[in-house]
Amino acid sequence: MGGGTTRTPRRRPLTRARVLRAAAEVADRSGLAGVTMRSVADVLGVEAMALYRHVSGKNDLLDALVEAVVEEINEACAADDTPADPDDWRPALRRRILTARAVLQGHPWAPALLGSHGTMSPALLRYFDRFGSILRRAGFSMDTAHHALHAFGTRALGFSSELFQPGSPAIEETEADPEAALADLAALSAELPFIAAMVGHLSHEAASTIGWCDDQAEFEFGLDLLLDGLELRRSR
Amino acid sequence: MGGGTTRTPRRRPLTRARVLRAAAEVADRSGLAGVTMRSVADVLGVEAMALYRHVSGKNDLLDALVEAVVEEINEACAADDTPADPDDWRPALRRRILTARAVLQGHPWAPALLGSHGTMSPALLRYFDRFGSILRRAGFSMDTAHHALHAFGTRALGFSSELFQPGSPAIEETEADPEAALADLAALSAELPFIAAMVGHLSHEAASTIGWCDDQAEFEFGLDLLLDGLELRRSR
DNA sequence: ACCTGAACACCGTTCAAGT
DNA sequence: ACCTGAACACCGTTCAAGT
Repeated sequence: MGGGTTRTPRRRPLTRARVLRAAAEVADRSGLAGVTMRSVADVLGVEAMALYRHVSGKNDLLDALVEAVVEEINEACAADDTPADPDDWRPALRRRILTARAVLQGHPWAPALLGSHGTMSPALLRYFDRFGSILRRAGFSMDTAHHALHAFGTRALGFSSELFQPGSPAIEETEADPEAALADLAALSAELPFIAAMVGHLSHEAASTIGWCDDQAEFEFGLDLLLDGLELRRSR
Repeated sequence: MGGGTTRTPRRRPLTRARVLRAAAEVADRSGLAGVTMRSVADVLGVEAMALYRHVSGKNDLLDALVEAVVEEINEACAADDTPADPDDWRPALRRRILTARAVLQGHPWAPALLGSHGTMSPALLRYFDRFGSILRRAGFSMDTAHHALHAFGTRALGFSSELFQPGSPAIEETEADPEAALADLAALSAELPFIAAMVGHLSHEAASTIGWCDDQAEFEFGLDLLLDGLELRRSR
């Protein structure tokens, strides 16, 4: 029973990589708001100030965190990058975007972080370079390829910032009381005729699906809208 | 010189509206991060705790702030809402979105706030109801109209979350030293051929414009891409 | 009724001190 | 060299106390 290793594994030296992994762990468990210098240090069995040796501050930590996620996307997309036939730009781009989406689904906090800390970083530049190259090889003009990158926005990385959620508390809250819900719907149809009709239309078919809307299907619909528009401009 | 009004105008009673106006004022001046219970109270010549009588907490304050902005958008869009000819859905939608964009340009902090506090509120429901109604009147199916709302995402409200900024520090930082910039561009074209070509292409025409990219033009390009895609689905 | 003071449990970050 | 303790200037929020 000599001085064996203690329960807290402080022996391994602290590294930037370990700090980032700890931060990702906290984010996965407690959300982005839970990521705190002190909470990250806790995971590592260390005091908050020890982190400052490997990270210049919280901003740097979060920047590095989003960079790591984008790197993960780049690796996932590296496999099938260049379409054999340049004319296959559409399925190539589509697959790339849906691969990025799949990676982000493993890190629910990443989209918000990309929004606030998404400056143009090396990993992001690499991602958009591959993205634009596919378009150029397919014969798109430089201008159109450039515009396309802007047009996709965050959708190029597999997520879309939506505000529109038909299954919102404002609509669902009275679900427990069917009569009140009907009265609400009546009041709704006076002031919000389209929303009311849509909710009525949805509830007829929603029995089969889990929620009101299928996020993946909605995402792909928007994606195809953009791809169609792009197709029209290919030879302009 | 009797007890006239003091310099600090505390006499007017505190109201929810005054609290919200003060918060917007702080946001306009110091950005979203500057909006603090204490800073808002300061503007009103009052202690932070006095706000809790009119606002249930900071979350409530921010929710109310975005609600006010969306109301402003709704008012701005109320003028020319229903197209005379239902077939004019495209210009009607386009105008609506660009009007929303113009309103948001007066509140630079609003997009970020819509992202974090954009739950489906009464004002937002009203906005999307008008939006969807235009589509329905034009003959779009309920499904397509519903999908369209998702597809536009925040773009329906006049802004797009972009990550792609060609004029980023990574590219521009060596601008002061032309030789180093050229060396960087050479290194860039090895690893980032598309980005390098695009930057070269941009700098030839950028002399006429202010920055690298014209935000408004890029926004409208993406908007028209989506409208084109929607047009294709009109009669499906 | 309306506002304030003092306090609590948090933040990020600094700096001198420990080992 | 690497980590810690104590401290600073902030947060949002509570609660009893003032007027």
